[in-house]
Amino acid sequence: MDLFLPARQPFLLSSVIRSHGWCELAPFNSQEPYDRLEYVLELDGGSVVAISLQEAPGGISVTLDGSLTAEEQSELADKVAWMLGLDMDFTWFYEHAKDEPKLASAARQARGRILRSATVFEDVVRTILTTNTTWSGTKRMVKALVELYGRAVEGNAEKIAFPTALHLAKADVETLRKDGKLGYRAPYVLELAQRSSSEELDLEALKENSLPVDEVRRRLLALKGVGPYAAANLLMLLGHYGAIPVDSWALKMVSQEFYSGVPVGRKEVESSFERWGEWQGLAFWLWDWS
DNA sequence: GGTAGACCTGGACGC
DNA sequence: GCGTCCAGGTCTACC
Repeated sequence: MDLFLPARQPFLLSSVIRSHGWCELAPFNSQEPYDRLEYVLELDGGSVVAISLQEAPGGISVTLDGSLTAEEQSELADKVAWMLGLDMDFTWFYEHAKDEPKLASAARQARGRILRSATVFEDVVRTILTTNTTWSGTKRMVKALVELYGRAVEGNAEKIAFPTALHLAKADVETLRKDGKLGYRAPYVLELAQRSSSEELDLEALKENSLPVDEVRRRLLALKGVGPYAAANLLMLLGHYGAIPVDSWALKMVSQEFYSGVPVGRKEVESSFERWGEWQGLAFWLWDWS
């Protein structure tokens, strides 16, 4: 079956897919020229569906095998709209970016939307797995989690969804540590899953844009395994572009770009993009470092 | 509030 | 092939 979802213009699916490395992490899949995005997700009712997203005039077409109930279609539409930020508005940013040569491509290529997972829980886990490791390590850990704890599409064992908090909460820390290769991150991910699957922690509430950004940051920093870098990264994913995810790469790039190679710290990174105010994280993200 | 050391793994490097 | 060192953020204990 097919669904059509409208997108606020300008919109380019390939720009969302290329926005960061999530498209390389299971269960996402996309190849050059990044005009199609595949993903597997588990719906609230337990159905696991493999979807394929392609750009269509004015929006996105969602294709999947089989059929869904009206309720499932509605949930799927909401989740895809969230993942791609279909309703996001970048008018202010594009208007100001057009005068900055290092950001000139932003409006032209409709850049700004950052690819999200279907749930905040999934994005928090992924982000924790990007910390203190290499990108190849992150890919390995995410793949292991999906294969160990994710549920597959009925009749297609190769299409596996990212494990829900409920499934992951049943894991044991030693299996996560050894088989999942999560190392010291294992207890962080397990605690997150256990709290998320109970009434104790409602990560999905962070999608509400009525929450003050400082409150969102405070809640993120309260999670074990989430420090300043991970919180800033998650704030960007949640649509709050006022924080810069300062990691070793950011320090290096800002040092070369603005300080002639002199080593810099967090303050220098932030002051370099201060003039972009609540969009400074996005200005940093889209900056043409070449 | 700031800092040092531990956490864990893979990759680079030297032998 | 083996051992050593280092990079990558966050947590905890300590000052």
